[in-house]
Amino acid sequence: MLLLSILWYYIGMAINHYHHGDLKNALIAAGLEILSESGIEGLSLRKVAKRVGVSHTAPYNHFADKQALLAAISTVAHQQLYEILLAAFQQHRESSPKIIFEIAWATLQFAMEDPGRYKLMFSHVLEEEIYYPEFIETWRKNIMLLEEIIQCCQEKGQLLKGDVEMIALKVWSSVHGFICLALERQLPQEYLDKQDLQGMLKAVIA
Amino acid sequence: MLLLSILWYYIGMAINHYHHGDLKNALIAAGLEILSESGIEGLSLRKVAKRVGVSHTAPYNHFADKQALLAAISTVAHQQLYEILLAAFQQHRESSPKIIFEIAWATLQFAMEDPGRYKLMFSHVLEEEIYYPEFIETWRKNIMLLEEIIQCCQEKGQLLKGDVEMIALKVWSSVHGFICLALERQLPQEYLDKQDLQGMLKAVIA
DNA sequence: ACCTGAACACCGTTCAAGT
DNA sequence: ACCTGAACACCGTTCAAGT
Repeated sequence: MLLLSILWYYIGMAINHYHHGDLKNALIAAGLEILSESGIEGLSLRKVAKRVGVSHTAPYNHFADKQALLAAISTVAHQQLYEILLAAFQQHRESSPKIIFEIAWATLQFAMEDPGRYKLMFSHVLEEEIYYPEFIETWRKNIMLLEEIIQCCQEKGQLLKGDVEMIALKVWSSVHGFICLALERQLPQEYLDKQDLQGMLKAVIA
Repeated sequence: MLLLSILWYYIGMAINHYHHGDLKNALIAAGLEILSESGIEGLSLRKVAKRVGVSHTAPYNHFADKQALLAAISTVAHQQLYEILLAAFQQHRESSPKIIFEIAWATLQFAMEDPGRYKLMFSHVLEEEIYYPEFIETWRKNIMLLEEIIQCCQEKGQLLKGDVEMIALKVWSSVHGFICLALERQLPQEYLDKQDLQGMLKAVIA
């Protein structure tokens, strides 16, 4: 019966096109689109399936549940951030006197450009990230890059010496905390009157 | 007919008790309970109503929609944080050599004690906080207290002089960012091996 | 192997009706 | 004024059935 099933599968593939070429990645891409358009609240499994043009139960062939899809979307988003950070680093590592600021600024722009994406990445809708090794791996890649950047800054004398990991934690906490506040529009108006975002970010990571 | 309605109301009040004494606050309290038990995902309007023992449409007499209830719950949570911060400040303002650390530590404990509550307060499920003046007011009270604390630290020489609001922003970003990471368990394991939470917090606000 | 459709238990919200 | 119950459109998830 297994053999028969496989047979049916290939016949299906050959005759009609109801089998999607790469449904898994199509779902992830559609998820990112919806996330960008309607935010994290508007991201439902059924909408994602509908956008791809597939029944609302089809995703369960590729993802155990909604969490698993969110984890996959989040992983891709982390990869996108990695590329942006790397590009910013390569662009400024020689010229800029404040590499860390450039990195922070690039991250802030990445967040503002698509708040839903950023929130998904860090708001941990994922309750048990431990079950998503790819997510963890990509996340760690970003941490490692940050540590590399910090080490570079230390060598250039742009940052104090000291335990790289603790400094990474410190920088990351500040930048992430500030982005959260900016994203949720929780910066008091008086602050906004005084400084623009760029000025505030500078103050935060000073 | 309005008069008749009011008459009915008071007769209803007198005869039976299906009118809740203070449904509005009962809903807020129940919301905080559910939030604490099942997190922000588990907090539904229908569950809150059920816990209070009222029909699932009853909340609409006191709150325009779910957002409005969340705003009210969030406001109460901010008041709770205010009291904790104030208590910590009063306890340590004379004795401690690191007042800011004590405040940050108290906040971290407040967050860990009830992650759902903290997330609701800052994750801005509220899209348009501008429409909830009570929320804004309570939130501002906390900012003002933080600024007062910072000023006190400056006078004691525990903190550098400078624009109080910008320093408040900086401190708050660091602490909030660190709490987010801790809450979402996004601190790399290597970091946790090296330091405990208290040590990391110290490093972050150093 | 991969997809569908019916079904279930849950949501937020509206609205006419009751007291 | 305040509350209820039916109704609607939306969820996530399961499962037997199709190809």
